[in-house]
Amino acid sequence: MTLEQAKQQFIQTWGNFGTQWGINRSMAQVHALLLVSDQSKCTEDIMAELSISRGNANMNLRELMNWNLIYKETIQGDRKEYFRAEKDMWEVAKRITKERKRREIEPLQQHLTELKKVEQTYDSIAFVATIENIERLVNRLDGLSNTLMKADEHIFFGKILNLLK
Amino acid sequence: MTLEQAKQQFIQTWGNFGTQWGINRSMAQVHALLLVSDQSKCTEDIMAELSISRGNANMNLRELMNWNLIYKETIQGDRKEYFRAEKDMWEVAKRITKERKRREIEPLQQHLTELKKVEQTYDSIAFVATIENIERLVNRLDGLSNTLMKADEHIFFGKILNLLK
DNA sequence: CAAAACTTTCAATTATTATTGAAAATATTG
DNA sequence: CAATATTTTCAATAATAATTGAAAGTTTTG
Repeated sequence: MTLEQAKQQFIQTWGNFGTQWGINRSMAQVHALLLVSDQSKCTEDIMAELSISRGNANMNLRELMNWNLIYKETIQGDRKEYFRAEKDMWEVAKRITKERKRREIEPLQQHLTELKKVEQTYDSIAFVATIENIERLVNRLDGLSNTLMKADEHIFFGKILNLLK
Repeated sequence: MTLEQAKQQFIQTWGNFGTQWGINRSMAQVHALLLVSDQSKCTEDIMAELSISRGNANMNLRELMNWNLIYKETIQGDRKEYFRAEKDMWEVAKRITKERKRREIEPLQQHLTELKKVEQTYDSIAFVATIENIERLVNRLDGLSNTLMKADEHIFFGKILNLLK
C-alpha cells in the first residue's frame, strides 16, 4: 500500500466512523485529510482532494474551527486562508469532549431537572426515581469528562487507570 | 406538569438526543417509553403510544434486544410478547458501552492496524506516527471502557474518581 | 474606489436514512 | 390441521440530512 492509498483509506474510514457518531461524512473527511497532511491546505485544495463543493468545504471548515480541531494559517504573499489540524490526539480528545459536554450533556441535565418538577402523586414516585437515576449517571459522565479535560494524558491514563485494574 | 406530560416530554427529549448520537429517533423513543413505564408493554401498546407503525415498532424492539436494553416477558393467558426495559442505569451504561466497543472500537482498531502496513518511505514516517497516536488514544478509550464494564458502580465512581479531583 | 481575489450564504437539489403497511412467515389454539 | 393470533420482512414511500453551486458579501490590491 502506498502512502497516498493509505491516506485515502484513512480519510474514507474516518468519514464512515463519523457518520456512525452523528458527525457528517464531509466534516470527518476534511478533518482526516488535515490530520494526515503535513502542509496546511486551502479551501481549493480540500475541494479538489475530496471532490466536494465550495460550500460544503467552507461550511465544514468553519464547523471544525468551532470545535477547535483546526486552525487558520496564512502564507506569505498568498491571500487565501490555509488550514491545519491539531495533531496532538490527546488534545483532540479533550476538545471533542469539551464540546460534546457543552452541546449535549449540559442541555440534557437541564431537561432532566425540569422533568423532576412533575406533580407529586403516588404514581410519579417511580418516574422521578428513574429520572434521578438517569441524572446520576449523566452527572457521573459529566464528572468523568471534566476530569478528562483537566487531567494530562500521563496522569489520567498512565497512573490512575492502573489503579483500577 | 402532570405525570403523563412529563413522560411524554422525556420520550421526546430522549428521542432527540438519540438522533444526535446516531441512534434513530424511534429506537430511542421506544427505549424511553419502556424506561418510564412500570408495566411491560406489547407491540400494540407501543404503536399506539408513540404513533408508529408495526414494522417500525417491531424492528426497534428487536434492535433494543440486541443491545440488551430490554427483555421479553410473557403474561399468563396472553400470547402476545411484552417488553420491559432494564431500569438500572449503570447496567444500561455498561451494556451500551459494551456494544459500541464491539461494533465501533474494535473495527476501528483493525482498520488502523491495516493502515500501518503502508510502504515505508521517508514521507510515510509522519503518517504512521499520526496513525499510531490515534491508535494509542483508541486503545486507551478501549481500556477505559473495559474498566468501566468490569468495575461496579460504587468502586468506579465513588472511590476512584475522587482520587482524580 | 474599482477590479480582483477570496469567503460566505442559502434556496434548490440530491443522497441517505427512517418509516410505513401490506403480505408472508411463524406460532398457537381448539 | 384449519383457523386465528402474532411476528417478521421488505419494497415503496416519506422524512431528514447533506451537498451543490451560483449569487451575494467581504477583503485586499493597485
